[in-house]
Amino acid sequence: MYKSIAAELVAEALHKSTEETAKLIERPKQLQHGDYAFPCFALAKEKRKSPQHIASELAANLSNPAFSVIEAMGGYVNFTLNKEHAASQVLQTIQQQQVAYGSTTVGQGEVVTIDLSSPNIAKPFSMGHLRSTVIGNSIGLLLEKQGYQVVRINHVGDWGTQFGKLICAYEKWGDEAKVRRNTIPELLKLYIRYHEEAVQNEQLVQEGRDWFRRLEQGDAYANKLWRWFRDVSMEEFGRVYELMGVKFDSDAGEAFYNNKMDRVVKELEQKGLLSLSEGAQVVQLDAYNLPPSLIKKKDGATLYATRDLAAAIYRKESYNFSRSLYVVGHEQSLHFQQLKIVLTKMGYDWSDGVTHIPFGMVLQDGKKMSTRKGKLVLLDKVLEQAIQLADANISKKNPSLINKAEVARQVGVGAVLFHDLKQERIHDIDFSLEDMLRVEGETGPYVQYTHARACTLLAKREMDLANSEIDKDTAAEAWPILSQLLQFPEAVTYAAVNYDPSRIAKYVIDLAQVFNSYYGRVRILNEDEKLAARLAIVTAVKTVLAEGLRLLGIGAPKQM
RNA sequence: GUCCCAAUAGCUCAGCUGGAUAGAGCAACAGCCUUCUAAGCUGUGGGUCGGGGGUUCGAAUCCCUCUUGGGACGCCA
Repeated sequence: MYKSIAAELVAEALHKSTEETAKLIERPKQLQHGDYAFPCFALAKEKRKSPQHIASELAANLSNPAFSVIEAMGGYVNFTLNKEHAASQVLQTIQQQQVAYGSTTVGQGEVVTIDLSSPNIAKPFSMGHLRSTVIGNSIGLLLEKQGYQVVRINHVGDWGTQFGKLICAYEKWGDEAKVRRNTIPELLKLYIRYHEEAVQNEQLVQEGRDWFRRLEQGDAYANKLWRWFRDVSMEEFGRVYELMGVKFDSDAGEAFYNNKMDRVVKELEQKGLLSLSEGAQVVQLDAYNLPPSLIKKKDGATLYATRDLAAAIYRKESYNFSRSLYVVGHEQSLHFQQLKIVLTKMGYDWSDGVTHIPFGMVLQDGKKMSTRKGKLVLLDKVLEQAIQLADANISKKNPSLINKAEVARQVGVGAVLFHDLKQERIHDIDFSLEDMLRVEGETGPYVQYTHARACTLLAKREMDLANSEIDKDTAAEAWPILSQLLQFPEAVTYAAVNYDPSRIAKYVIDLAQVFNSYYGRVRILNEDEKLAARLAIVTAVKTVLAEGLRLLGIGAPKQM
């Protein structure tokens, strides 16, 4: 908000638009350079004066009660906020708005669907699906904070030739009792064995395909097995989602679209988009310099492109979204590029809103994890360990804590989720259990701990802060905190617009750091005339930390 | 082979879309708990921003090129 005041001042003086100047205004790295800066270098040519000259001229003509100092320094005009004024402003705003601080209404009346998580039935919940789940969930929370209505869709992988393979393997080597007892690991074993043997045995591949065709044609026995595998898997996934606190509005998976694909194929045909290539039905995309999109295999079975087209159309018809997001690994970039173009070729102008939000893969020893080779790390085991570790820490540090189990869950899960969310979405992550379980430094538990500290202070000294005023000295001493609080709305907007939860993760780390530094330096509960001002700051920090964590899908316990 | 993505401290990563002296965390070392939770704080050391060109008043950031790593490229999703 103060940035725009500075932008307006400069714009007026230069007879330029506020948008133009706002783009140039930056936040100086050095504290001595103030809170905002306007660089004058670009104006030098146009004005035929040195940047230094322009800056000092400009600085001399600018003034506003919001800023205590506006001065020229080496080609910049530096703005220093009136700390007392800004501090009381931001504290008041947070006190009034509470968790709504940073909210906007830009998305009012618009629906956004988010395709997230989408694990595969009969396979364990992998680390890759963790990324999709937590990133997608956080993006949903961020968009809700911007006023959008968000529909979270778990596009469960419950269909495809893999089930033909699985049924084939179960028929050959499966043991019903064993599978009943320990479903997912047993099914995984069968799946792995199938792939091991298929390398030697061409016939097995054909049998797998045949089973899938029978499944797709409605064969009763195949469907019974499929339903069984699906139900048990969903139950198991449900436990993981509950641990993580993720909820969906729809779990219409791939099978859901089985009866919705004919229509799409016919439509493609009618619009003259289909052509025959090597026995398969495809949409040629040569004009876009892309490989063709495969709609039907030569044996007539459908493919994921067919299903995703049907799903996209169904979602538009059901939810009338303005945007439809897919939080899926970057290895599927080509597929989503093709999907969007085929929708456009079909004449759907809403395809503009169809957006792939890619993320990096979870690698092991620098390589892709493979289900088929059984090389993968299971999420529930990781969460379990994280929770145990949190529990052990509580027993050591705060043994009298009342709701220990719930706090251990929040902290353990918080560590795992935060580790994933804090780094750039697109970067690959080399799997490291050690890093995920870390609780010191730039971690979820560190932020949670800071929040708990603030809560404890407030519990120890209750006070009515409604009319508390902040004095100049307190504002100056706590300035790094106040300045950071001031930036929360910007961080939220940036994160929402760029689908980038890591921005919020970095923000809460920074806020926690400046607060902890203050905590180590200043005795907050000292009974003096400035106590109310300090408590007002602590309250604001508590509110914003909790809200930041919430936007990441992470809990903020009051004690830990 | 073609296309996409990445490369910053010993390790893991930031760097606010081109600005002032490139910053954190971990690890190492030195300190701080008889008063608000040490899952914390303070300090020290650590850099050819992968290499080379270019654009610009100004480049870790934009463009070209090379190197290295990862991914995708028709019947898996």
